[in-house]
Amino acid sequence: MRRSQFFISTLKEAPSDAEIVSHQLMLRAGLIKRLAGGIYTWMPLGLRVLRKIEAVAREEMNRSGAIELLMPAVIPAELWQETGRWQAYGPELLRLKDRHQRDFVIGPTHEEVITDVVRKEVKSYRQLPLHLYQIQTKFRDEIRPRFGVMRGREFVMKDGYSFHASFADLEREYRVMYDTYGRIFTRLGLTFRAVAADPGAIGGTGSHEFHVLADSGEDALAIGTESEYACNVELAEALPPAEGRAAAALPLEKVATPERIRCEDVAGLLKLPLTRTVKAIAIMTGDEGAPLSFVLLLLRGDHALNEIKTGKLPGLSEAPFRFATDAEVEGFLGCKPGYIGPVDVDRARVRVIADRTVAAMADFVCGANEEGFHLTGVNWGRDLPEPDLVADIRDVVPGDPCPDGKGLLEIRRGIEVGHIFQLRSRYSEKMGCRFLDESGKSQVMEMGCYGIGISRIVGAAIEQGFDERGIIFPAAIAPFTVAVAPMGYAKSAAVKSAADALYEDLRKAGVDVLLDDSSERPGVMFADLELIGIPHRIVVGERGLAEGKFEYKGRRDAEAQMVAAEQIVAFIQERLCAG
RNA sequence: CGGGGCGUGGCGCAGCCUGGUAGCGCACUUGCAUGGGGUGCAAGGGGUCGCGAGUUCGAAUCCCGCCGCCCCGACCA
Repeated sequence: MRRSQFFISTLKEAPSDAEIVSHQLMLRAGLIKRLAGGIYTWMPLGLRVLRKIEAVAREEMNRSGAIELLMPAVIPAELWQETGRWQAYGPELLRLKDRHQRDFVIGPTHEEVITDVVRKEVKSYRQLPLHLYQIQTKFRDEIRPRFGVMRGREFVMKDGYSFHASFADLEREYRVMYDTYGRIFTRLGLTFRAVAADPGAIGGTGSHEFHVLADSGEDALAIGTESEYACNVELAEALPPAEGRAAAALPLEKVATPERIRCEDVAGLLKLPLTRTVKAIAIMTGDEGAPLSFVLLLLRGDHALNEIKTGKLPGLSEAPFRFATDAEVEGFLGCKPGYIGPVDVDRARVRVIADRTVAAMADFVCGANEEGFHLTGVNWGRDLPEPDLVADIRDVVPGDPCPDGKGLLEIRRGIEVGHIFQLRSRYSEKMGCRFLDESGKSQVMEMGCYGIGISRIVGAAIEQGFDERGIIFPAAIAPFTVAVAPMGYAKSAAVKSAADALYEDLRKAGVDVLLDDSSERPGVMFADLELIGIPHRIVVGERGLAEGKFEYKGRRDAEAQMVAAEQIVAFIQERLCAG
């Protein structure tokens, strides 16, 4: 492509309403243009990126045996009423009426439509399994669209749906998709992890999210340093400390800690590490139906309570718990919050639940249940009875052992770009999507669904690849893979003919090349090419030409290098193969 | 939906408090110079100051209403 035949429009300054770097750079590079909140025009340059992502997804989906189709964006309400989602989906579902006052929705997802297609077309087990997918524009009327294409209202999604005669076959396809998604994101040049959406489920295979790792991600993930382990941070298990509980070495002492309510302050006053302190959190369980009971949760001073894990404990899972009021704390412990602890409490009325870490501590510090005082040298068994329950009730922290036994955990943020899910018969049951099995018996189909946020990947890739000069696209999705930048295209006949020839040679070699024939000044040209993230740049100038050389610079390279003119195409091809 | 902020040329902003014919930088057009990292000089074009209704001799500026956008939260998954 010649720049003069294309449309590139860059900005020096990003619009002030763009908060995150990918959004700013997409606007500056002229990839997208905002029309309304969460609704964007894909400009020619951005569309090229989008199409390249689509192409990779399409290729790998086809390779896996899935078959592409295209469903309508506007869907009659009846289908949504059939599954109950007309009522259940809420205001995120954009509803509209046609001229006859019939209800329609703009599809935010297409389970209903595909299930309708399949129930009408597929009658026999002989036609199964069947996996149909599409790449299509969706609409979800998000409460708060933000971050440009990362959470837009209108967005492009690859959504696939598979139909099976048995659960076992669904599980087989699910594994195929798990691998296919891995291949897609790898080919796109993304650093990603597959995250079990609910690791507690049997086999842990019901649902996986694929996250691109980037600091601006909306989800916090616990990631294994030595393995592929990845888990939502709220769900990651904190293993018991490997070393176990040390023997008591210090006597129990009561020390004055006036005005020291937080563990940090107490540790500071006593000149002890925060990891020697224990904080007590008072909660109430039960509700009007069951009598309220008082529970003291114990966590190491530097750890945070995980309410999800806590809510699943025996005695707490039956009804939601809440934090105790100051009056309740005083009633059960005779002391105001800030100085409460597990020593010398009436264990008939106060249930003590210790985090695994706390249960393994010795000579620790905790509140004395007396205003202005804490206890030091506290030891389980000697100074107070063992906890009523030892459980994992904290968030994991960086450096915790990885639950799979390999290495440690680190906390990273992720952007969800893919989701695979075993739907089972959730839709096929309601919509009567059935088939005849070998024995002629009517059975409900098993379903899976598999989504990739195509447009979101553009933003996610930029979050993963940028510098102060602009976007650094992976070669697989860059709008152009190579830029030819002539110095003085309009002025120097030698430069022009060399640049034109190089452009043709690269095109013939199948390279996606942009010839910048704009005759812009070098600084402007370089700045643009770097901003829009083209991975490889070849400068054609009279200086190099005199020696029969071109100047090459990779987008991430610190220095350019000279390459002999006759070797340049091979040189580029080598680099493209290397990725 | 609650809290906060902002709407002035394509983009970034000043002007508003203390009313008096709308300004700067970038971008755009033209000319000359320049020509390997956003070049210089000069001359231009482009804005119902978000919309509506008020106060006033006079409103970008003050008052009221509405709309849109952004951030935090709630919600959603």
